[in-house]
Amino acid sequence: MISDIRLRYLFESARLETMRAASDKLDVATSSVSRQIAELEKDLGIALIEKGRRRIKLTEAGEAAYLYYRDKLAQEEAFLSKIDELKNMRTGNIYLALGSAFISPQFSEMLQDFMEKHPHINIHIITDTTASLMQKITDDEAHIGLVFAMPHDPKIRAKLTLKQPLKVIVNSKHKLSSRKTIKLSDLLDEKIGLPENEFRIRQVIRSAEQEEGVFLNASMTTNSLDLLSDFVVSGRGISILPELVVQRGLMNGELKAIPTNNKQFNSTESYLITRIGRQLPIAAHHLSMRIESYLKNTMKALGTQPG
Amino acid sequence: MISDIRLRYLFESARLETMRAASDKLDVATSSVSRQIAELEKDLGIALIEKGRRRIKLTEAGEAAYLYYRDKLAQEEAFLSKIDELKNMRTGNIYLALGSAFISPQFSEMLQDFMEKHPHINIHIITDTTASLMQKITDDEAHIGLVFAMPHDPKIRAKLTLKQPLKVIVNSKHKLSSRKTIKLSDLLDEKIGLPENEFRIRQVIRSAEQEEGVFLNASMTTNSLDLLSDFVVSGRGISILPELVVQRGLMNGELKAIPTNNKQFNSTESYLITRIGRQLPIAAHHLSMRIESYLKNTMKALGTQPG
DNA sequence: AATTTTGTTGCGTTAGCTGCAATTTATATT
DNA sequence: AATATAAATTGCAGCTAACGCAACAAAATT
Repeated sequence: MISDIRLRYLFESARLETMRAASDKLDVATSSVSRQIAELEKDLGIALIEKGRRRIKLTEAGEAAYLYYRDKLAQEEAFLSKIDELKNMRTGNIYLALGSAFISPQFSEMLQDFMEKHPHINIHIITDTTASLMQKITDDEAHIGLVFAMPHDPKIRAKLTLKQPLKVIVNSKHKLSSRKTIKLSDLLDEKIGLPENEFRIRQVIRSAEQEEGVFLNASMTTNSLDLLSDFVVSGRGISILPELVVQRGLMNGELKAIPTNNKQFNSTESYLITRIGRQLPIAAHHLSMRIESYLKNTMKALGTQPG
Repeated sequence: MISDIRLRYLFESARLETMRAASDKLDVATSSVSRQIAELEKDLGIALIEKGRRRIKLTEAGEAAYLYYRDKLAQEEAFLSKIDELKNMRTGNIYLALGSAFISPQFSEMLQDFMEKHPHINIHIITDTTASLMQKITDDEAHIGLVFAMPHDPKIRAKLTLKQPLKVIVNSKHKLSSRKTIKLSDLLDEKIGLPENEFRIRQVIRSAEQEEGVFLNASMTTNSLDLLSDFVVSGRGISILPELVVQRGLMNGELKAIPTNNKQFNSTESYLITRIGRQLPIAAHHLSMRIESYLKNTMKALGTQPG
């Protein structure tokens, strides 16, 4: 490893033409400059300056060392500016693991707003099943996760927990829309749309069915929650979902969310998660806080208490 | 200035995934590695690794530092290989200040041979007047100089001095060709070719003319010594030159060089010069020695004693 | 030849890096 | 959940490399 300081002393001496001027600029004794340059010549095994002269004159090897140091400086400057950008959150990457229940125009809008405020931050969004998303969090493949009804995991910490009961979603014009509460067995004759099996929502529903001994007949099964929402809005049937998924329909009055008396349905929660012990990059931390306040506000607007 | 060693410790720790492995490879205590990385983080003001974990995981800033160091290594390697090339004379530049009297096929051949033996050495040849060439030597614009009849200069050292008297050059068939010696006045009726005024040769001739009160009439004046040589070979006239210039014609018997009784003509010398106190690059030193032996051999072949 | 400027060398001092040992922290195992 | 294990951090004392000062030598300027 070639000594940085020795190169620097050579560089300044060559630039200012005398060791004295260099030592003055560098705030060290001239003797130190002289010695370090001599040492550098020993290190490299070749003369760098032509000795016994008043002004410093570099040999060809000296020129090479001079250029090498100049390039090193430029490289270091670039690196430091990169670090500075990272420190000031002007650049960086955020990996967000997102449960499909959270994808909505409102969420998207919030993200867009964040991205506009931090134009050089690159946000990567991965959607998958709850299990896969949790895996990505524990493997540090994502900084933050937003999942529905997550099973317990000692490696994962929930920064925010929101009560997110499954409710029966019906069209406002539907005959059940005025009901204050519904039993699972009330739905046996209804046309029902449900998510695919790999969805955590569907797994909770299945578990509830078995508990109550009531088995629902799905008229439609899809991996698109948007499609389910449309299905109910169109009046062709009903669904069982957390309110967040049909946020818009509830807000504008097209849909109603009716609670059930099922214990499992009522105990489901949403989680904003990170790996336990993980320090988030500043940018990711900021986004995480932004998501927190977004979720709290949304829950308030929907008339649900944060859990 | 960012500490090299700290970057290196970070680099190895990241590469080997634990500080322990890194400290093992680096042959230092783990504590040192830990401390240096912590210091680097302080220096940069940003976290580089995610702490409190079993295996090293770099933050984004850590990744940047990692890449920075990797590039630094490559840069250093390139520099060291350049130094190595210079040390072993596999590359480099030689600036040779050459008086026109020395330009000859033989000299050219010697240079070619040197260049073939050192294919990556770049030889720059500058020809000019003696005064200009001397200036280039004192200004370090040329490493070695080869000049004719140089005036004294305290900054210039002659590594080799060769007696190089000006002689009357005649065709072998010329009526003067059998003369053992010639006086200046013998030449008054001859057709004479001489170099231009800025040539040192011409200046010496002028000085001799004034000393003896004999003024020669030049039939041809040129800045090409080759042309002067041809002029004599063709039998159209004679010239006054050092033997070296007409080396070939003398060797193959076409020309004769006849000494004069003029003191100035007989006291001129050629010099292989460098700036006093200057250390030559190895390559230049080698070439200088090569030129020395070339000149000595040539002089011997021409039957002149080295001065 | 005298003076000024610059680079080199000797020597005691200082700051940064080091090793060792004890402690704390995170992961794997039971 | 408790224990064991592997890693990383922290305190402290020792060592090496760079340092400043001062005396000296060499080169350029006057």
